[in-house]
Amino acid sequence: MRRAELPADSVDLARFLLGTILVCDSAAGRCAIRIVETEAYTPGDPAAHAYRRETARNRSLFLRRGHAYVYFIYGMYYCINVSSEVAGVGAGVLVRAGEAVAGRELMHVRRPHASALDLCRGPGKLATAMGIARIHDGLDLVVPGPLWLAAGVPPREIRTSVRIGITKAADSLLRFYEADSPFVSGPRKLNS
DNA sequence: TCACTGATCGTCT
DNA sequence: GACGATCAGTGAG
Repeated sequence: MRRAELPADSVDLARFLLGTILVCDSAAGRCAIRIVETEAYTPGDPAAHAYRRETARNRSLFLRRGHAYVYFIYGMYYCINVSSEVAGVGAGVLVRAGEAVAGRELMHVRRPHASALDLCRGPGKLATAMGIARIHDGLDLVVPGPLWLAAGVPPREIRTSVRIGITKAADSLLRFYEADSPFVSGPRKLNS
């Protein structure tokens, strides 16, 4: 995928990324998911990691759109965002869930007790299954490398809801997901 | 299926 | 020193 194909707006990008393919290569093999759920964290958004200022941790959010921001949370999990604005503006799209389309066996090795439906159903699970970690932070997802984006089948219908797991700006409708996908995370009533 | 809880540690106050 | 853009396990309805 080329950068010019990525919408130059956080919300537009969050919707655009639904259906696209995220590929991760490692010594253990290749994994790929089709993205079915995203959340936008926009410029000036109190819930965003980039809200206060640029720091060593969140600097990848300030790269121009199409770069990976990988962060460590709750002492245990990684999550991945795609930076979504021009250089110097901190914003991103959290990749919350996907359906495995390549490397299912490897993902099951990394998440031995997960069912097929649960493999990448949540941002921490997705990162674990795909082997995404700190080393991927700051990578450009539209150039050759171990982590990149490819075109996929767009969703038939996109639904919207509030974002999950945040306390600030909790009413903003900035979560997007593919209607009827069984691979979407979150409470069932939010998804209906 | 939902609600609640403990685990665990890097980051910023 | 407090607090997460989370998850797995447990128990109730």
